[in-house]
Amino acid sequence: MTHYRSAMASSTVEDYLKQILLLSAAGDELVSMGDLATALDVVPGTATTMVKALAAEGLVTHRPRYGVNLTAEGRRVALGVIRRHRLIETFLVNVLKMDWTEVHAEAELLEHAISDTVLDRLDALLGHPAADPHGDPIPTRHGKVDAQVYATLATCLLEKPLRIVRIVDQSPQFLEFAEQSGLRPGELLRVTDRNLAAGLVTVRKGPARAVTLGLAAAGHILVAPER
Amino acid sequence: MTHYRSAMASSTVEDYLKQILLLSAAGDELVSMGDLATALDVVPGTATTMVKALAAEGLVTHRPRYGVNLTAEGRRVALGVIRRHRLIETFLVNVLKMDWTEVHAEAELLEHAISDTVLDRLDALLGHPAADPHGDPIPTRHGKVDAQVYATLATCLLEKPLRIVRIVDQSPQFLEFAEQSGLRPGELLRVTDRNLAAGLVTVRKGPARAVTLGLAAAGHILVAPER
DNA sequence: CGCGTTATTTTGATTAGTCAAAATAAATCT
DNA sequence: AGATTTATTTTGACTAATCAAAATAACGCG
Repeated sequence: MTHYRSAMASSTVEDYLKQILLLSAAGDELVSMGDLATALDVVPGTATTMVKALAAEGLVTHRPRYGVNLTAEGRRVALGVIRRHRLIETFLVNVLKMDWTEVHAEAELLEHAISDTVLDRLDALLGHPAADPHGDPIPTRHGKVDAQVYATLATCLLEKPLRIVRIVDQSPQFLEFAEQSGLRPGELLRVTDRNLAAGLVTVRKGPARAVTLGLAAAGHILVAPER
Repeated sequence: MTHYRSAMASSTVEDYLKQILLLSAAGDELVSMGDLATALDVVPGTATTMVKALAAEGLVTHRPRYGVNLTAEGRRVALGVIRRHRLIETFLVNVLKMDWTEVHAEAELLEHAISDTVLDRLDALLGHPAADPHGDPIPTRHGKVDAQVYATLATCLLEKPLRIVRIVDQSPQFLEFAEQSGLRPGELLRVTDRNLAAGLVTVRKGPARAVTLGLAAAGHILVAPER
């Protein structure tokens, strides 16, 4: 009866498409069934079955035994889901004052239930934000994303002033750690030392106490040069 | 994995329980399978099957061939759903400034996806409202409802000043009509004429123009004596 | 190249929720 | 009371999404 979004995809379908987009790193590399299954917390056989169905609907292209990626239509749907997810997260943090380390799971739930009408109101209420509280870009209603390539704490220049633009890890543990260490989007800092042999990166905020983190973790924190 | 609400009921189960509560008029009369099936837009056989399953879970008591009503546990769940529904409606109207004639369907979608955490924040943001924009009471977190029995425009005294407390019809057409006629919750008026033979009721706001409506419609507008 | 490891696909079963249509019980009306 | 109407229940079948486990294909290494 109610046709909120054109050609209503089930929330399962939406999750598959979203995850394929996120795993292909907004690029066009094939996503393996194993990775997809892990991300969606199903067994690989389930992913295969579902992907074949999605391919039959023209939402993905499947190269059996190699992987899957999105068609233009699949990408359109996936971007819609991501837009909803990120606007909801922004709302939860900016309006409901929830902790930015806990909103991901909440948004995961709501992203499939919110209508375009409500979403547009929310978007307006929030002032049409370009990024969510994690610093992830919010696609527009028409599926455009600010494609910008950032350095990470693992790759950037030493001693240069940097601003954190984004944390690309959604796990509560990691976000909790980042929060505790003052590594939030918007914060100003510099990398004072990077020991690739030991896999350690040391960062400093102004003259204050240093924080040391592993190379892998450092790679999840995107930064832009400042001043 | 995520256990938002204790003993997570599927949204189908939630809908059945909610509808049983609403159809039994918050009372304890048995709800017929026919009425339940109509309300949920399924065929009667489906309702029977589902009700048997709910009975097996201890959420309802089913007297085969006669009807169904809620157990204490089923009622608890149903009141939770209704609380979520009405708080969401209130949010959509008061914060997102949506039209009160269109929020019902939206809330229907969101009520199954919102977590208790988010709901509590919403509740606080809205100032712990006692009723939604239709005037329907919002159950507390602990399942208490302001049980108050109101007169309707079909039953109240003539010429007495009245305040509209609630509209008990969710159909957009009816709400649209009520809106157009200035029959919103909170409005002050009096019934100047009631012709039971013709099935007509005439109401007047102050000395202004009269509005005439059918007896059935009048029965859907709850009022309380004023001054 | 051939053999073992690893990832993917297939197959067969399961669960929740649904419908269509036949069977049955209750209510109603002479 | 008996016959007919009406509501409810049962039966069998279907769809979406899933898992377990067997079958198959690709990869990598000596």
